[in-house]
Amino acid sequence: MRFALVDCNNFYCSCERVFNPGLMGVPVVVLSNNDGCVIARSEESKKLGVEMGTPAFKNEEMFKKNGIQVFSSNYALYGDMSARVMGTMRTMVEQMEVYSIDEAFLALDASQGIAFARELRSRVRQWTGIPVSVGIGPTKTLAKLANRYAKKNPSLNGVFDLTTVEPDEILAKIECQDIWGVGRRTSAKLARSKILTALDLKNADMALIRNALGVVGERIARELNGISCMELEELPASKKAIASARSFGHRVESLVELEEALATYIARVGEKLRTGKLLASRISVFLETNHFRPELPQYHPGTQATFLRPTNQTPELIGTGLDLLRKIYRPGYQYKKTGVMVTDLVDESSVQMSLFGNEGEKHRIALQKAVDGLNKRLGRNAVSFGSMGLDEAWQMRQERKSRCFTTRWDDLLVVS
DNA sequence: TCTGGGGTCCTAGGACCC
DNA sequence: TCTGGGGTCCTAGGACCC
Repeated sequence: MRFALVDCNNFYCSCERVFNPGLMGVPVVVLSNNDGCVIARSEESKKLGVEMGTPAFKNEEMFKKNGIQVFSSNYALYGDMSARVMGTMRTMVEQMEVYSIDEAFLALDASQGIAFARELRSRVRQWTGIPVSVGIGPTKTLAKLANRYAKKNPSLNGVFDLTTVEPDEILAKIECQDIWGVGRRTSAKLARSKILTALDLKNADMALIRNALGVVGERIARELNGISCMELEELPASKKAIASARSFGHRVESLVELEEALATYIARVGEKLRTGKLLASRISVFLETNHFRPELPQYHPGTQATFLRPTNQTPELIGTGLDLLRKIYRPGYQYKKTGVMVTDLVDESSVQMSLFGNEGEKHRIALQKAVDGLNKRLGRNAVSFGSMGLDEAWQMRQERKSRCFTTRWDDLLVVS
């Protein structure tokens, strides 16, 4: 079996272009939440030297000077476009693993090579408007590398099959940093052993790699040798944790504001739990000051609590979460971020007996259902809990967001 | 003034048990 | 004067991914 890795090109920028063709050929960037960092760049923006992950405020001048079109991230749009891309690919393959919002691994049979990849690419483009690249290899790691190679070499037209060439030549050109699963730390470690390229790692002594990098590193090295160690995972694994955290748009010092923000994030986590039919056994809460301002007093506490009975009811989650917040809150700091994570998740069905054992509980669940229903129909937080507050001065910045072209009736494109 | 968010896996080390 | 060893479970933190 061989793997293909299909990756949407500059995905968020491409999504913005689908409904705004004026952006074609124009440099585009998309910013992270809070309009913080650059997280997607069109080819034109890359050429102009906009670096990935750099803060927006440091780029403002370059944006202006070059007429770069800047967007806040619009996850409703990207999520929906992702579903369209994945749905299109499903029409062409039997087995597929959706790996991230803009990537999927496909299982290919012997007959599916370059020609198949080209057809897939053009179908996705035609049906969704999103350009993709396809890399084919005998392992997931090599498919990833093939994909990267396709992107780096425009003459390949976005498609490359590593199984049809002598791979060592290509591997010799790829730095360890650029291998899937090898980050900054690991590549620095490898460099100390004079392992600099993917070819070096492929040919390295396995025992040495195992020793230095553990099983993760060994797996990568074996995959480079064409030995598949990572299977295609068609079913998404059940979630082990759900989190919600956000930086503030303005500085926050008061407990009241932190409470409102945290309650809002906890309500989101509650919704996600109920959507996934999961219950949380533990909840943890954390606070952070701005670590980019080391001259200010720093404080980043966290704490957690266990529920006697796993729950997904927002009032209970908020009650416990806010208690935790009050425990760790100290006045006198400028807070930058707070967040919540629920862990030790269990399936709703596994504890349903006790849930419905009690009349009051039944009513609370019915109320929660009604609230969820209203919010789904009328928009998020149409009905909310008092602790979430109303003025939301702590809200993140999102000043350059495009419309939700595909998920809100009011935002539909009008053709005149 | 302004620096993202959500998630997984692995490992080391402590607590505890017999 | 002498103070085990082996195993499991849990947690915090590191590293990485997109």
